[in-house]
Amino acid sequence: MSTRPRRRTTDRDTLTVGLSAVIVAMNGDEPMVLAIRSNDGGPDALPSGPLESRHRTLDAGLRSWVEQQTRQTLGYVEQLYTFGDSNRLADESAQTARVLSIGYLALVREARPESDSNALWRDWYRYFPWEDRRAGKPAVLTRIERELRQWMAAAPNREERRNREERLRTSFGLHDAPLSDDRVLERYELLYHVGLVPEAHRDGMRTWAAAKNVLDEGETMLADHRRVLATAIGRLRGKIKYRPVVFELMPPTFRFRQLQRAVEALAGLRLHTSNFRRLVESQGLVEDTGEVAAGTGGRPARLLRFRRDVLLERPAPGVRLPAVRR
Amino acid sequence: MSTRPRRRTTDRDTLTVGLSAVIVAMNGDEPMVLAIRSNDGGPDALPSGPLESRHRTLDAGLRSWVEQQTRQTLGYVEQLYTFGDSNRLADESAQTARVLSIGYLALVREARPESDSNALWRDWYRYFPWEDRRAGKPAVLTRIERELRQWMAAAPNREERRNREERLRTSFGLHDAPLSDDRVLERYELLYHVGLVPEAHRDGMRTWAAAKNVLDEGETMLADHRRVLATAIGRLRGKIKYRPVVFELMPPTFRFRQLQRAVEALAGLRLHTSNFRRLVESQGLVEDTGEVAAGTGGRPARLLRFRRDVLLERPAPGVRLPAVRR
DNA sequence: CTAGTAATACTAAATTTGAGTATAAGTAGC
DNA sequence: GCTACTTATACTCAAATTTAGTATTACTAG
Repeated sequence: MSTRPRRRTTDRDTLTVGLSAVIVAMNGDEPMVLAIRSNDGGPDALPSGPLESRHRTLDAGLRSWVEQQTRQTLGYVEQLYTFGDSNRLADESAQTARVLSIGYLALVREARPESDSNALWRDWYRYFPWEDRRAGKPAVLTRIERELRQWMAAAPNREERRNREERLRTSFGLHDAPLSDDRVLERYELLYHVGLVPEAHRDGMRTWAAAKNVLDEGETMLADHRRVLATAIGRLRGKIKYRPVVFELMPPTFRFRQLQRAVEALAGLRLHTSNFRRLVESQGLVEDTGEVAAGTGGRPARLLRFRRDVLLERPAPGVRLPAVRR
Repeated sequence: MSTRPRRRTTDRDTLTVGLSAVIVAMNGDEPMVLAIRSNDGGPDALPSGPLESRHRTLDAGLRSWVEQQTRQTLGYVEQLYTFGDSNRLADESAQTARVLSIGYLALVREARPESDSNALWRDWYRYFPWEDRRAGKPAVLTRIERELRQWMAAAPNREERRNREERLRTSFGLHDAPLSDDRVLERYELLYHVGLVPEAHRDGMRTWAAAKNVLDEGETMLADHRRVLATAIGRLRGKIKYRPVVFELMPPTFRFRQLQRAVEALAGLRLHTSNFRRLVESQGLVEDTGEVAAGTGGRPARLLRFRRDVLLERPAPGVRLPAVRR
């Protein structure tokens, strides 16, 4: 699909495998991701490092790099995807060409105070402002839609125009198609393809949009890290719909509203309070601790706790085929 | 989690990446997978080969190996998972230790006649007989449940017993928990862990079940190929519920019943005919070709065709959060 | 005391799902 | 040509779930 001229790997290349982690935590109502600040004012990076022979498993390698770079210990970890034909640039100076990059998603309960390292917690919408629709349609999304509509109109022929239109419909929900919250990667890849994000130009892509017309919102990241982050956000958004993963991000006890706000923050949209409440209650996901939280600026709320056993017991509510029962 | 003693990789090792493909097609009402027959009477393998520097992308590498080994050209291809801490044995004779294995799922429309190669189409339930519940509960599943219940009872303490019980509930749906059709990998991994499949003993695991007590149904495969196949079946079963992937397996035109049978075959269970019909029709997945199929042993059926555009237009019907609409 | 916010309870309509019956239109055997 | 069987398809109806609200309670801030 890519129009970028690619470098041929030669037989002298040594195969290197990079491991990178998207580490997510909640900070109040904001979803945070752990980033590594560049020393020389360059873009942020994800915690990452090469797989080495001392690493017994991929998992272990990832955890080791993350702990070294961020002093953060990981709990829940999930593999996302292995990028092999990615937009990574081979490092000219090194004798190895990086070929594979395995992305991971990790969820941690608390945004630990930042250490003296270069690691710091960042609101993930800093990198993807168009993904936050909680306060209505963000301005940058309007700009994106205008640009993409022009890109569509600029199609050289009927067939290509139709293709572009379909792509707009599915990724950004144009032409009154529904917008799916978990198609984060699709949206990012379209922006890359069209040339609206700086990475496309950095990677030497020939794109429809000129470099000077890239979006001025949405911070870029090193290498393909923003792509990995997009994969992670999409995966997490998809997953909260059928597995109780949010609880990996919540403190031991929490208020109902807090849980709702967390889900809203991750999904990037507002939920209907009573319906969300019913959903959670009917699934038996939480139980009452008996305690009450006061001082939250309103009627005191019961403190809830996640029912641990449900993690295992629940299959996959929500998705269905009309099976026959006997 | 694994109790198997693992070999330490040393610095002399060269990192090798294996690509393996689960290639699925329908043959009548049976889901088939393309396997490579061993020359010396050993277990079947999946088409696979190492990633080489001549391969521009992972995808290209996979396609190249598959075409070489099976003369099958691939259409729809999807990455499954990268196994790095798997149960693979390093090849003693070679100087490289295989470390990574990337599994893929491919769907093809027709089960091509087998060439003169060693590739042949096999009913996937040959390797997973306990996954086919279309004709009711298979006998082997009863055997499995009996064994697993004993394994649970043999837990050394209360805590471990509880753990084992939870694992049984979620994977095999024991104790009137619902059985989820797409937890194929979980089930296989439990059987491996307990020692009911020969691979566990081949890999030198210390297991609860003795080698002589392995299941006599369900054919084994080379290396971790049965594990990759389990991942593929599970992924496909999960995916047909929210994306119209079945159509990648159907001929250009088909009867309704044929579509239902295909989904049933993949999901391994029977569906309620009129409800399935309503589901498909309400989603606008198919359209009438105007033609009629006769000679099917009953009332002639209309021939249907998949509505191509729906592949793109449809987001993810079925899964939901109670969002507010504006 | 008042306004504002949060928590929580409750409701009615619309939609979807589960389960089943009825009927139509062919083939195969005799 | 009749009968039994198979497949296709239409239709029904109750139960369950979802959507979109309103109403009430109980605190905080000023």
